[in-house]
Amino acid sequence: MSVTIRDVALRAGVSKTTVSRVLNGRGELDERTAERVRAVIDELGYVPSARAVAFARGSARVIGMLVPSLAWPWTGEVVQAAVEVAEEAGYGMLVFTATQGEQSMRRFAGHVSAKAIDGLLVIEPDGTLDAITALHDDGLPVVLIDDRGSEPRFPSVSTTNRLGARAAAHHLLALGRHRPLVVSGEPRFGCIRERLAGFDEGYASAGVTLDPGLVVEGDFTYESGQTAAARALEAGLRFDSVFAHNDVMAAGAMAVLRGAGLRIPEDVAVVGFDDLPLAAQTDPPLTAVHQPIREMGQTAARMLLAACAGTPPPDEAIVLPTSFTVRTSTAG
Amino acid sequence: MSVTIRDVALRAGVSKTTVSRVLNGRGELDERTAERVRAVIDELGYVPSARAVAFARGSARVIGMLVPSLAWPWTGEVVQAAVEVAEEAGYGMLVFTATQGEQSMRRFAGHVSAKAIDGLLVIEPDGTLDAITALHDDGLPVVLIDDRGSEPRFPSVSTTNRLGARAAAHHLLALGRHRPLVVSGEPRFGCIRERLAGFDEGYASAGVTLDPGLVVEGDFTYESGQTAAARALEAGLRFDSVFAHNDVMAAGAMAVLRGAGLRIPEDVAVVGFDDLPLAAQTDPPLTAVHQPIREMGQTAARMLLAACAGTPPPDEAIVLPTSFTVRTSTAG
DNA sequence: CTGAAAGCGCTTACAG
DNA sequence: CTGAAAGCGCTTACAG
Repeated sequence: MSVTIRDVALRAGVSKTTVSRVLNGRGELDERTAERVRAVIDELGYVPSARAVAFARGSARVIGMLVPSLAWPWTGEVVQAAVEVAEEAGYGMLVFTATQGEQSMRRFAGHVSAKAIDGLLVIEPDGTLDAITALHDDGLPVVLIDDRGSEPRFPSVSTTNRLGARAAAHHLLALGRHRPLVVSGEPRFGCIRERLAGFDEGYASAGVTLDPGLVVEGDFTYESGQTAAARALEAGLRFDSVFAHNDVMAAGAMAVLRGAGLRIPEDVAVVGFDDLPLAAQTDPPLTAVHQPIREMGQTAARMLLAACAGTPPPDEAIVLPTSFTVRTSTAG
Repeated sequence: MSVTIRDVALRAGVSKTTVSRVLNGRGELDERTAERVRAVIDELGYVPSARAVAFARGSARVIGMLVPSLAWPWTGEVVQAAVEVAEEAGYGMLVFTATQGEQSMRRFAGHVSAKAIDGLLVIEPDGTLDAITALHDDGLPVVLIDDRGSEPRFPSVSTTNRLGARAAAHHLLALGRHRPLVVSGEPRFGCIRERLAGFDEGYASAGVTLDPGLVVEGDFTYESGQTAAARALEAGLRFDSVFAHNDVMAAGAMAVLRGAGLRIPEDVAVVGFDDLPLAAQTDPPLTAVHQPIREMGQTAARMLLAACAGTPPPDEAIVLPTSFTVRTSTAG
């Protein structure tokens, strides 16, 4: 069998308590004793059993993260940033995906209520909120990412969706574009409702009322951006610009518009949302509202770790500022 | 405190052993007893402590996955696929990133040798191979993804990089393109050496020897694809096609070529590698060698879970076939 | 079909 | 500064 704390204690001629103290740097101990114990630990190649430690300590030093999918461009960024913070703090990160509906949620809830994790990060809790709420009420620290307001009882980290969309409106207004085609996401997401409202407000502040017929709902995919643009063209809608609720849909829309012989930005100016790396890689490069995605992941992870350590998380939602990146798709 | 197996046993008037049997469906037991126990479990809202179970059982039902970064397009796909398989089997997935060099590896090795996980999936073990080997020798089941041959002692899942590159060569040959610019990845990766070799072989089989001056090393980023194309143009190299070792570099190269007034595919035909969703979204859409990325993640996860369950993994590397997707970047 | 008891490998008051 | 002992909450031979 593998070497345990008992073997180390025996060989070093001390008690398991002392070995444990050396391991955890707790309590005063004779430096020479500690030295001797360390030597034995090295000699034996002893590594404490994570499972035993977790059990005895009542905490696994593992946090969980529930994500809709890891294969979406922006979730990858958020998770990566959060994992880095967790690892930095000596925590592991257990990922759960909610792609498989009911059943994956059941399994997830099992893991979690079984105390396999010390805290939970959640991206877009759409459809999982009941489960999350139950866990939270049960004492599990939870931090939501990108879902401000929809559930004010949870600590959360989001971004200024509303102001970001307003900035997009001002930018297009400054270019004299009064008929933007809005390619939105699904309105069940709080961030989408914010973006719709902010965009309207931006135009309203200049006395321009938007044509409600120019709002098309997408689903964040490239294809839905294509479809939205294609339908708008077919329907003969008049629009001089596009505001898409993410970069990917903006790219899809641009491909269709260009394919239809329209010039970007001369005929149609296009603005995206997120400002992922791909925004710089479209043709033409995409003007976009910039979300501080990595910062959101890092901040959420830090809040959660603090909560695990006993620091109650802030009462109001943390809202990180968006910025605005101008590229050729509006500024040709 | 939260309810334990003891509470359930007491309330149901049975022993903890019996409750445990009901929980795990082990051993014969009177159906009425089991029913009664289940009722108490429901009544009390009992959920077994994952930490205690892991400790007693000697396994956490958690596998680990070491990835270079979660923010790269193709790693997201692989991890997502592997997580789905793990969850399906009731396992959790602990992710480790190797982005922070030495230190993250130390932390990683700590977690792992501490038996926090039952098995390990590794993507591109570049630079981490020593640590992995030690763990493997220590008895930890390990499956490598996408690193055939570099370390034949490990079970692995990869793809036909060599044949895929050869197919690219044949395709370009059939188009009469004899001077391809090759934008490779870093040759320390086994898959890259395979792609280089396969591409040469494809041309050699038609009696065409490639100009070694037409191979440029990239690093998988869009920017390196741009740089490669820009340098080739500046240097006045003659080339009638591009074979990039991933889609992202192909996209970068195409942007530069188009910017220089070259027509794709008329002046330069372009082939990528991976065939990620983005391949269909470039301008023009990209012809690419298709890697079965999801299948790779699923297969690796299944092999690992089988190994955790005691089934020794296959001795030879599992190599999944690539296919070839023709789009406008070569077939205009 | 069921239970008493040992054991998994640590941590942590408590005592000295 | 150090140790004996209890305890964390399960699982699993072993016995009946």
